Amino acid sequence: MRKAHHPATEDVALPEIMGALSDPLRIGLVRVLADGGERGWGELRVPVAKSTLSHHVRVLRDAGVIRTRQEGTRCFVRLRREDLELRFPGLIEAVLAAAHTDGVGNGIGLVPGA
Amino acid sequence: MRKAHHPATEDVALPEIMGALSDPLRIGLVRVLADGGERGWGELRVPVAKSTLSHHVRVLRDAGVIRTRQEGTRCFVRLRREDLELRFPGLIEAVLAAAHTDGVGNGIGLVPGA
DNA sequence: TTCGATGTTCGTTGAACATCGAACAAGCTA
DNA sequence: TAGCTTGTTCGATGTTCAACGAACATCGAA
Repeated sequence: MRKAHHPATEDVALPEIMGALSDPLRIGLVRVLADGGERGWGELRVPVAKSTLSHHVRVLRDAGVIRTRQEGTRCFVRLRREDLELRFPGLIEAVLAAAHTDGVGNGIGLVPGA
Repeated sequence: MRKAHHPATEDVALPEIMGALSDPLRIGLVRVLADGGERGWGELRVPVAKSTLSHHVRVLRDAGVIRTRQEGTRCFVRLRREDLELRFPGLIEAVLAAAHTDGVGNGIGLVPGA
């Protein structure tokens, strides 16, 4: 578990953000984190192998969409909402609204007892 | 020049839109069309081969971002702004604003005498 | 009808991506 | 220390994507 790299707010780039949000699974993850709360990696319920989830989390992190935090062996995830709002006003809100009305990422959620 | 397929407004999907707008060249094209006007294919000045431009135009069209119209051998392009606004309110505006402040797609423009 | 202009399509190539299982690293816990 | 838990990384596979030049199709003009 090497220390993860998070781009600075000013280094977040639009094409990368758009690319990161072009996958239904990743959109679903962002929706799960939309309330601003921090979630445990293990809480995330996703219909793919854990290595695949790790990959998607990394894509979102590298693009600057989410932030991950290590605590012991556990990993916590949260949406970089303020940063994104500063950088690209209205964008994340519009995407979340669109995803909601369209049901994109509905298959993604939290484990039952979370 | 087979007749091009344009998705109906209700069939436009968020991930496809996001994917279509994840490429700087395509973002640049959208910016060129942002004033709502119709532009001739040949007016577009893009630093790629025409076959590559054709590819990008097709990606945008298939995603529902732009509409193309045939007139003789010429092709005219315009942004489907109203449709997008109906489908995903605020999204295209936010992307255009972000692209503008970031200078994404600045290399794309119109031929000098257009 | 022949020629030129305008895009589209084809075939190819190298890069990027999504996915999986296996192996690994790091930190708790017994 | 030994073992368990939690994610990450690796290696492999198949798919998609951006890019190019060449060939093609279509229409207007000569």
